[in-house]
Amino acid sequence: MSEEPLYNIGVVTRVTGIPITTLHAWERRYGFPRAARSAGGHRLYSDRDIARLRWVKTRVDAGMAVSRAVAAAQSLETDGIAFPASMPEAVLPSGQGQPAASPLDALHQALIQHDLPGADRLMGEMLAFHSPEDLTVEVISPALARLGEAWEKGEISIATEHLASNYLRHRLLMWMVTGPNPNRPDPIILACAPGEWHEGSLLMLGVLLRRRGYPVAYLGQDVPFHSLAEISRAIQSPAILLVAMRAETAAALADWTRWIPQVGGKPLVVFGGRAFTVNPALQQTVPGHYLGDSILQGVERLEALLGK
Amino acid sequence: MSEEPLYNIGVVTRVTGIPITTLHAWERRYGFPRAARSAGGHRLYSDRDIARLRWVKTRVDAGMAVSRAVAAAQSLETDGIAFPASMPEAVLPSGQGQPAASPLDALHQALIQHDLPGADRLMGEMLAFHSPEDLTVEVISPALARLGEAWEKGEISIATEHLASNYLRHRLLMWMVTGPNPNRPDPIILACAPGEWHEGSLLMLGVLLRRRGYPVAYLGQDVPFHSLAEISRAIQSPAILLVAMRAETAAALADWTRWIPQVGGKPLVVFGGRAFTVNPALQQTVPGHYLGDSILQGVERLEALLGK
DNA sequence: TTCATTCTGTCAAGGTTTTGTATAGATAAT
DNA sequence: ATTATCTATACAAAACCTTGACAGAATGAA
Repeated sequence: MSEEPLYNIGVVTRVTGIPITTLHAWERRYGFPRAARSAGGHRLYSDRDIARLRWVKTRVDAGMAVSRAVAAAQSLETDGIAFPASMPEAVLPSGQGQPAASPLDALHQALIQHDLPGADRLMGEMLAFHSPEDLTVEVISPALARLGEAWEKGEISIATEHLASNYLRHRLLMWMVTGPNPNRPDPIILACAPGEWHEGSLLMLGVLLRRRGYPVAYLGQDVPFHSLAEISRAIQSPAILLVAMRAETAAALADWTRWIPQVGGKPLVVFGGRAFTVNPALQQTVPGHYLGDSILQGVERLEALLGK
Repeated sequence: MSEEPLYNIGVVTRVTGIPITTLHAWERRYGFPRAARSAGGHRLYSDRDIARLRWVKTRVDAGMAVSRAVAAAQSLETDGIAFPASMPEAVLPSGQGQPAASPLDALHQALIQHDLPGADRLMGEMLAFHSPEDLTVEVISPALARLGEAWEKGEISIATEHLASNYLRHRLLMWMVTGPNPNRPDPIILACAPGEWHEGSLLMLGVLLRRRGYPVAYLGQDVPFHSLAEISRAIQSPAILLVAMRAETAAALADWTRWIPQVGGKPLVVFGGRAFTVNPALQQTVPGHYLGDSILQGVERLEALLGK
């Protein structure tokens, strides 16, 4: 992690997502980060500056005031606590020049060949450059989908599919359990529809929510409504998230209003899952908010609904 | 636990669930917590303030008057008693919850009251003194059993059981994935019998084996024999471990010799599970080695068999 | 029981602080 | 020459502050 002044402000904007004008304002108002200057007076940021900015931005996104986040960052640094290094991956021309298979292909190959240590190694390499949430969306999700397809086509056996998808699910579970400290007091309840045994998407939603600071109460497969209702009374949940992969379980979902008590629109009940993507007409049959056709979209819609 | 004034009131609201207006009122009426101020007069709370607020909120949620809870908090602090970072509500005489006699009781109480943060704290405390393998045998296993009993007696709903057993399973999965580096080349295959969906014991066996340095290929629930056979051909496994919880799935196990090829007694096929403990006569119906009536016994027998 | 009192969460009004973004004119980099 | 970046100022939205008030719940006395 170097202090070497390398990046002009445009790069930093693209890498961190913080607008140029905001970077100007932060340096003017808080002296943070104190970027070096070129001979002509242009700002030059170091790798460490980018790490600092990322750290502050995650705090600010979580609701902390900028001035306080900056103060916290500086007090941490004077205590000698370094920031977690993360690669400015957008800067690297990664992927280009290498006609080699994508990491996703490599992972798929390792898994269907039952090479779990190889898969471990690949995951380790990817984690060095990408966050668990990125990997969830970009790697785990497509890998699970591809495994399902390979099984349907008869290319792999069901045990191979079990081994591989268990492997991927274990990663997801770890990320869901070991996320950053939750930002909010009450957990979002995640459950599969009654009769639904496919929990992959639910796990991914759990990981993404947990990584964004929401605590989650993970109920998993096949949760009957009557006991879901009981839990939702017992814990003050802001939202209940239900998924269904098949048409039958999606149909079962339509019934939730008979079980789960609603007081002034709370708790929020949202639903999603492949059943609704494949057959959009089903979306109208279930009360509540539809999460959209992708995991990422689902998390964003839920966050928007909760924000109100 | 720092007194550094870091958090604006919005963060505190999200983290504690206490509305802004209520925070205003508490400070106005009780001088609690006495938040620091920014240059412009905005409140700034510290980590310790948040701990104080959480402590008070749990009392208030349990029915104590705010004024009394605040007074109690302040008298505690003037007595020099530091604040617990999180609230040991399982220990409180709230509702029917009884004082916990053992860590196992405490964990059980926390889980059936849906207090996942409390369960986390308990697990953390236990991990400070015991290894994951000890906890697996001494705590997780009985906790899972007790949850099952509580559900059968109707003391807890199925969703509570789901939430709690998922919580315990997630711990097991983490320990199974993050063990020390395996010191043998080929993994032991772990699978539930065809039709068997209860994987708790299998997970515990996986943890114990992994902790003893055996690599593990975890197939999980409901693995049909034909594909199990295919995997066992694909990877050079020293042993295949099968479990069945119910009599029907145990009966299905008897069939494995028709599918899994044996060359000179290899791979070793072993079996276990509650079905065989409840009805020992079933042990004779399945070829191969019976693992015994407990998890620990199972691991030891398997290790003895492999040692030869 | 009934009634008065206290406790407590929430709201409204009107003002201040904090922060992101826009603009203009000038200079640097390529 | 064109694009990128600089400083400085301005402005508006969001977040927050204080004061005062009010309604429902809890409490206690009659």
